[in-house]
Amino acid sequence: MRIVTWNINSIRIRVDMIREFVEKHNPDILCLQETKVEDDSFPHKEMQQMGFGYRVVRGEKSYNGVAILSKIPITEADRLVFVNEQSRHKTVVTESGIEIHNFYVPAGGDIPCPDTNPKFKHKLDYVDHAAEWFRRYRSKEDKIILLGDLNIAPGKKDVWSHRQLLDIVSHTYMEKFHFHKLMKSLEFSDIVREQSEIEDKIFSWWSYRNKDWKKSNKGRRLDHILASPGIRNQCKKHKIYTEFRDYKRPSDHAPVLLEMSL
DNA sequence: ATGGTTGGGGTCCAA
Repeated sequence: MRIVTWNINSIRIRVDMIREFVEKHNPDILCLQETKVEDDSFPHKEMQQMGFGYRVVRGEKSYNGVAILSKIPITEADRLVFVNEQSRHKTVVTESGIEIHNFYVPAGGDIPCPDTNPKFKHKLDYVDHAAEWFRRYRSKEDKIILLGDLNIAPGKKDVWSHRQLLDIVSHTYMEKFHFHKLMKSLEFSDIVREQSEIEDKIFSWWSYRNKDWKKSNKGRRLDHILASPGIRNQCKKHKIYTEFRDYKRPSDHAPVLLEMSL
């Protein structure tokens, strides 16, 4: 089974790019963030034509929006959603009993201070709330994949410059603290990092604001795929499709794939 | 230290 997370930054203008990705790399389940579309305008027909017969979506005008698109049967949707404000969380359970949580964590604004910046406080609270929810209501034996745009680069090698980003939202101490609390809630494994060399810099996002993203390579790893202990041994390999950051009118995020055995 | 770009909706906000 091939499962992909991708912050698409508006689904409507990137249908062709999604189609090319699906034809080339054949994901069974595609989890999207920042669809930026209300539910009645979601491109259901196009996604159906790509083979996604199961679609669980929640969007709003202009901002946010998440979707889980699947070629394989979904037996339940959103029973396990812990909070669904602002279209940031969708869950499904597949016919093989895998529980998928697709998250779009708040970006948090520019100022890394919860007292003066409500967006940053919202981000910290959101991750904290998620960690508490998993700790209380789910167990390590459950087969859980937690993925999405978590908007936090947790490790020194998840940013282009650890020192220069210590006070930049996405890499601050407080965000990393909450990220680790989420990791510890069910002893999640960070699959992409575990399957990589510890000294390798790994990015999934590059700002639009760099003239030549590839040359400057000032990236961050904001998109994650975490696996609970109950499913960890079914995780086979991962891939980050950086070439899609080079697509004509790309998203600023690249798709991240996890291949699993059933 | 600053500003750089993109998308959506509407001439600004969020990322």
